[in-house]
Amino acid sequence: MEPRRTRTNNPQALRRRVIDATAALFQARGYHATSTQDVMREAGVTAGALHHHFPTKKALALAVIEESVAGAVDETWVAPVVRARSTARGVRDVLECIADGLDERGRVQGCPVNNLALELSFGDRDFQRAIHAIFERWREAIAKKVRADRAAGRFTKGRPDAVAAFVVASYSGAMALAKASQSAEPLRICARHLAEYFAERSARRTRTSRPRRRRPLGRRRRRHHVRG
Amino acid sequence: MEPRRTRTNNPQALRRRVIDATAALFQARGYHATSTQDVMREAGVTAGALHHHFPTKKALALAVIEESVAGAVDETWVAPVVRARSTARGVRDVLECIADGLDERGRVQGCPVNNLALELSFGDRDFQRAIHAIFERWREAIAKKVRADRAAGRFTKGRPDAVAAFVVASYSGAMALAKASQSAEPLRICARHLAEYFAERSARRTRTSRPRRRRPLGRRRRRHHVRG
DNA sequence: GACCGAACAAACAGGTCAGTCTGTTTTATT
DNA sequence: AATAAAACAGACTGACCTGTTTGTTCGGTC
Repeated sequence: MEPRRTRTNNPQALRRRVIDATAALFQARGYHATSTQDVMREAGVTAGALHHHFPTKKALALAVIEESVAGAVDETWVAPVVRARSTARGVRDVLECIADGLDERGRVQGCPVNNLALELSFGDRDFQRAIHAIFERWREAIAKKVRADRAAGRFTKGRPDAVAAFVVASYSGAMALAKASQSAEPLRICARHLAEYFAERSARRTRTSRPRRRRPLGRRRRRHHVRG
Repeated sequence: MEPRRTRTNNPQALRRRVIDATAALFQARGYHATSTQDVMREAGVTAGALHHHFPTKKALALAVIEESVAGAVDETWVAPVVRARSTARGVRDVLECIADGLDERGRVQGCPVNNLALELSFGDRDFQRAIHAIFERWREAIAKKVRADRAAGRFTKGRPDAVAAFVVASYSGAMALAKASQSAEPLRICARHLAEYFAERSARRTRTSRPRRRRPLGRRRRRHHVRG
């Protein structure tokens, strides 16, 4: 067969394809269990092309962290919470949305940040820094939202910074349990408990303070749905 | 050099040595980043001996999970909580104890269960089951403690089962943040927030209800408090 | 339209991996 | 003491893994 005669260079597109493929593989198998050959196969790229864009596997991973994982967190977590009416509501909706997604797909791959965090943070400084930066931005975004709540008289207790960390931690851990049990249940439990946690902390001293009706919480189906 | 002429077989000891060495390596580098040769070197064992006791790396890992990791969880987490006066106090003490340990050592390797959970749960059913079992026992032990609290009139709200899951999740996630930031701070935050979480939930409507004096709870100035 | 660096192709290389194989030593049994 | 099985020793194997090398094609510039 003749070598394809119409080859059009498209560096950015190829680079993107590699990053996306790698992100998917990391998500499914992790860093160490993913070989560069897997990446090449999945992305449909040759070794030359791959190493032209990413000199080493580590460089590729760092690019994935900064250009894919970070974005994923922003899109699925940070942005929805920021847009929400309150931190409490935002967090609850995000968690339930994610839990619904897991139920739909019937499997739990876990949170990409956490997956890589636990696999790579201890061994390598560069990875640690890159991942830490994502957590920090995540945490700070939520803290900011908490401060906004507070400014609106909605939330009183605790340092926003610490509240945010607790929220992120609870979610991360719930996702770990979810992955281990291959079930969305831990996430739903976490959503409920965080909701009550926020309720306890906000139901006081706010003037509107309508007695927050507790939702039936019937786990299954019947969830309104957001976002397309 | 002559081949050591006094060799005494001690299967259990050797097996134990291998498991311990492997557990340490997994804890530091994870499953995939640890080679069987690393294990052999660390444990001072030959390939023949290693494969006599553990036919495959996977079998070794399963043994580590069931015979080392599970025990570690029991010792450092479950047992202290069970022994404690209450779930709240037990959880708080364990978290602070762990945080202190991290500060002393100046580095954070993370929780062995979580490390392996996130690395292995998705890819392999056997690993998933083994790790899930540990989480379940962990969760159940705490749930039992919560029920004991309740029987003693100390705790009212929420399903013990779910409360336990939330506690485990929050801790796990806090440890993930701690690992990513290489700092014990997230754990301390988690300890504090879980303590307040328990306080909120126990200060209410218990019939023996001696008005549970709230303990100082350390560091931060105490905000006004909950009705009660 | 000649030229040159960037973008790609693909064979290759040294090293490591998990696991095997053959053989020796120890230990329990009798 | 004879024997068999268990417990070990250590060389070896083929697959795989990351990264290199050498060469070819594209695309903008003069």
